[in-house]
Amino acid sequence: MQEKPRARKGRRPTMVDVAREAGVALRTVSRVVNDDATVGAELVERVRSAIAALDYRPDERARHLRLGVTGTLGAAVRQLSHVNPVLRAVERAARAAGLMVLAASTEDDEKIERHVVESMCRRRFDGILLEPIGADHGYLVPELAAGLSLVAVDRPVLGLEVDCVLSDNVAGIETAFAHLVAHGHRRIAYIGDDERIYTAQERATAFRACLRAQGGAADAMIHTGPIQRERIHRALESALSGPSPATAVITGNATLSVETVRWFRDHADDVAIVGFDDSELATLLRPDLTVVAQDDAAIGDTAITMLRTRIAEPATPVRKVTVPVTLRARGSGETTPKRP
Amino acid sequence: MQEKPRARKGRRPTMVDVAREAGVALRTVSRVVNDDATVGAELVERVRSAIAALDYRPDERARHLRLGVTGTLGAAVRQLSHVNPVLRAVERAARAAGLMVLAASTEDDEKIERHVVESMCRRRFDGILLEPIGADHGYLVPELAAGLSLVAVDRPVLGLEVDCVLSDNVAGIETAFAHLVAHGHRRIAYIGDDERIYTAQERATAFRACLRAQGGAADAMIHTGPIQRERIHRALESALSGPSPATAVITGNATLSVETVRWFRDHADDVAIVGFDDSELATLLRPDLTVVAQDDAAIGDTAITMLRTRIAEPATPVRKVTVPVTLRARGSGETTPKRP
DNA sequence: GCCGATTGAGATAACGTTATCCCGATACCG
DNA sequence: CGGTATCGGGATAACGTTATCTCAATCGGC
Repeated sequence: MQEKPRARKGRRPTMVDVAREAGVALRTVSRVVNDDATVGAELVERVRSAIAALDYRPDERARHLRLGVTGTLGAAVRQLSHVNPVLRAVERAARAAGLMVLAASTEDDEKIERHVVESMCRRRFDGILLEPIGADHGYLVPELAAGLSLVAVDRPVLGLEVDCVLSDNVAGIETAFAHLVAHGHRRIAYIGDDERIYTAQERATAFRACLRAQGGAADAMIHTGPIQRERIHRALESALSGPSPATAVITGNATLSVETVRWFRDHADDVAIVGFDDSELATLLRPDLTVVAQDDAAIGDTAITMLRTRIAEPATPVRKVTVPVTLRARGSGETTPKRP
Repeated sequence: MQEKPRARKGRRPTMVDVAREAGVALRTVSRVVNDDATVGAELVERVRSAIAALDYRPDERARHLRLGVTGTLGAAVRQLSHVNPVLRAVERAARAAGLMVLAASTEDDEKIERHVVESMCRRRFDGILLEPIGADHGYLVPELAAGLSLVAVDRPVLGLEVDCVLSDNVAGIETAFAHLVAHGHRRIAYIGDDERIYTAQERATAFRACLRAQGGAADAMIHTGPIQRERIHRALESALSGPSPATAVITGNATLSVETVRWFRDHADDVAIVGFDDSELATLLRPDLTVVAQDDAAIGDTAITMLRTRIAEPATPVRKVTVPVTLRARGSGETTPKRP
C-alpha cells in the first residue's frame, strides 16, 4: 500500500500543506477546520479530502500563541501518588467546561512547588489550582500582578490576596468534640499535624477553644507535630496514660487516623476515636471509624467555578469559600468512656 | 508607589518591549535571556535592567512553537484521585531529566482516555505515558504514524507495537501460590478482576496454570469479574463453602484485597490470604497482609527512560520490560490450613 | 440596466519566541 | 599597510495557527 504523502520528511503536515493540496487559501482551510459556515460546499469537500489525504492534525501550540488562551488549567497538588479525591471533582468540572486539567505534584517541597507553579506560568496556563505548602509564596507576587489566575485549595496562600476554597475546619473539630461529649467523654485528646500547616493550626486552635469552653486545661490534651509514626505513637502513649488518661481521641487527618488506629490495636482497645477526613480504610476497621468527612466534590466544583470566574473577570473581589463538613458516625466515636 | 510600566495595558511585556527599553535588538535580548556568551557585558546589564524594570517573564508557548519541543511529558492515568505510587517515581525521574510531567486521568473510561490522549497530542507534548484501558486503541494509529512517542505502563496497548513496562504478573501469582502451598494449603481460591483487563487476564491465566500444575480442577477455584463488593463477597462465599472449601485466597489487586478482608472480618477468620500489590492498609490489619508487591519506583524510572529513548531515537525497536515483583510475608499468608 | 449591499474567498499580519544570515568593526598576520 | 578572519550585534524569517482587512462576484431593488 502506498505510503500517505507527507508534506516534508520528518515534519507533520500543516494547514499550508492542506491548502496547497486542496488548491485553496490557508485562510479557507482554517475556516473549514473551525466549521466556519461561510465556505462553499465544494471548497469544504476539497479541504476535508486534503486533510484526510495528508492526515493533518491541528497543532494547538500555534493556536494557543495566536489566541492567548490555552484551554488548560494547571493543578499543583502536594502528592499525585496519594489519594486525592478532590482532583476527581476538579477534573470532572473542568471537563464539563471544555477545559483540560493537567496536574503535577509539589511533593510537599517548597522549592518543587515554586518550580511547578512557575513552569505552569511560563506555559501561560489559563489558571492554576494550588494546594499551598509552607508560608512563603513571594514568588507568586509578580505572577499575580501580571495577571495570573489562581485559586488556593484546602488552605489559603498566607499573606497574599488570593481566592481560596477549603473545608470548615473549625466546625469540623467542634462537631467531633461535641459528639464525643454527647457520648459521655470528658477527657478528649487531640492528635494533630504540624501547626505550621494552616489546616493543622486551624484544627488545633479549634480544639483548644473547645477545651477552654469545657473549662479544661488546654494544652495537655493537644499533641501536634510532624506526621511521623514514632511521634504519633509517643503522643498517644502520653495522652492515654497517667492519672487522667483520655477516653477519646480526635485526629487531625486521615494519615493520623491510620497511625492512631495502628497504635490502638496493640495498646488500647476501649478508646473512642473520631478522625478528620474519610478514607477507604475507615470502613475496614472494627468498629468502623467515625469521621468528619470533607465534601471533596463540593470543594473541587467550587475550585473550578472560582478559577473560571477569576479568569473571565479578573477584577472580581477575592473570595474565601468554606465548605461544610459532615460527621459520619460509624461506631468508633459512639462508645462511652470505659477507662478509669 | 508608582506602578511599574507596562508595555501595553492588558498585555504582558515581551522581548520586543525589553529590547526597546534596553535600546538593543530583539535578538540581543534573546541572547541574554538564554545566557548567550557572545553579548558584551554592558549590553547584558542594560537588558537585565530592562527585564527587571518591565517585570518580563518568558512565554514558553512561543518557544515551544519555534523549537518544536515542549519539555513536557503527558501522563494519562486511570485515576488521579486514587493511590498511584508509580506517578511519584515518574515525576521524580522526569524532574531529574529537566522535564515536566503533566498528568490527567482517564477515569477508566475509553472515551475519556481517547479525549485526554488526543488533547495531549494536539498540544504536541514530547511524549506520553499511558495506563491503557480497554481493547481498542485504533485512535493511536495515526498519532503513532505521525511520530507520537508513547510508553504504556502497567499493561500493553493491545494490537499496537508500542513500548511497555509492567510487572511480572505471572511470576507474582506463581510466587503467591507456591508460598501458600509451602504452608500446607491445597485448596486455594483466586479472586480476580474482570479478565478483559490485561493484567487481570495475565494473573488469572497464571493462577489456572498453577492449579493445573497442581493437578487440580482449574475453574472452580477461580472467581473473576468486575470489582464490585457484592460480586466479590458472593465469590468468597462460594469459594469458602461446600464440601471442599478453600483454605487460602489469592487476590488480584489491592482493592480486591480490601474487599476480601472486609468480608473475612465478618465471615471467616482462619483463611490465609496473599494479595497482589501493597498498600497502606496492608500493615493495619491483624494479621498484617502478605502481599506480592510491585516495584513502583522501578516501573516509573523505566517508563521515563523508555519514553526519553523513544523521543530521542524514534527508530529504536519496540520494547516490553517486565519488572520483577516481591513477596512480602507479613502474616496473613503464613498460616496453615485450619478449615476441615 | 445600474448601483449598492452582501457573500465567499484570499492576502497578509499577528502572536512571541529562536534560528539563520548578514553586516560592520576590529584584530592579526604576512 | 592591506587583506582576511572573527566577533558582536542586528535584520528578518520561521514556527503554525487565527484575525483583520480587502477584493471580486453576485444578487436584489429601484
